[in-house]
Amino acid sequence: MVELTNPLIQIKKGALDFCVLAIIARRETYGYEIVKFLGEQGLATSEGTIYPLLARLNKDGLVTAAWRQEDGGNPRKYYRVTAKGETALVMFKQSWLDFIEAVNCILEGGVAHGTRT
Amino acid sequence: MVELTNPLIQIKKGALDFCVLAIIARRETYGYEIVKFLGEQGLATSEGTIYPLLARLNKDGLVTAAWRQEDGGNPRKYYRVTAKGETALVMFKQSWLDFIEAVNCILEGGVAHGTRT
DNA sequence: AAATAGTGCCTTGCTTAGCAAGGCACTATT
DNA sequence: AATAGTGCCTTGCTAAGCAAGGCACTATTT
Repeated sequence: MVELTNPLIQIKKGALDFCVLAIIARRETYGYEIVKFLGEQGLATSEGTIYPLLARLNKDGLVTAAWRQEDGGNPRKYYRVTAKGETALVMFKQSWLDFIEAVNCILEGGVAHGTRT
Repeated sequence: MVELTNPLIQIKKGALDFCVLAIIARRETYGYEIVKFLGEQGLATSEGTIYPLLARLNKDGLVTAAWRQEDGGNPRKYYRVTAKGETALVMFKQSWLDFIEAVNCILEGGVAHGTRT
């Protein structure tokens, strides 16, 4: 009888999703750079994770993509957050805060549960 | 060339694992109660998630299980954390802190990445 | 006594996402 | 010319959360 339509599922299985969204929100960027940046930040991941993830964000309308070639480098697919993406990011952030609060409560709360009636 | 043998994967896909471990660490408990407790804490989940999870923890030697019947109630399978489980929990906690720090850094850090050489 | 709701365990089948591995095309370096 | 790097992508595997449902027992209600 529990409603499971909350965004918790997305958080548990898709924490990376909104991390990537947040990275794109800061400034336009592209997949290869995101992979490297996440690695530097201690969130090592692989291209096999990021590219499908970006395709998902794009399909859901949270980001837009545009090919562009700068200088003499390889052409890159630059991603930019949409208004819908910004909204989603805000909600994601709140869900994230709720989530870590719940987890921290479970971790740190020394009081046993259900001992009092 | 990135080493992906870190515990990050476990965290991303198994945040619940160590939540459950932490709950059991506080005091002996059983599956049905854990499900209800997680729901109260805002981490709604289902029995289809918890029972396989408990079986995994047990198989990995992080918890032990013992059937016991109290009063006139149904027999329950009580779980208790092992020494190995306690150790794993400590490491899990540290990984968790690292993880949320990395995520929060990405979320809150207003400084664009890679702009400086 | 019979029916219902609750407790408490479990499994099957589906879906999703992260990953390793690898491929393709181009550019920069040696 | 050969190697390393950039930058995109896909296929196939595996693991985990979930919905749904089943089974057995107990407590409550009528």
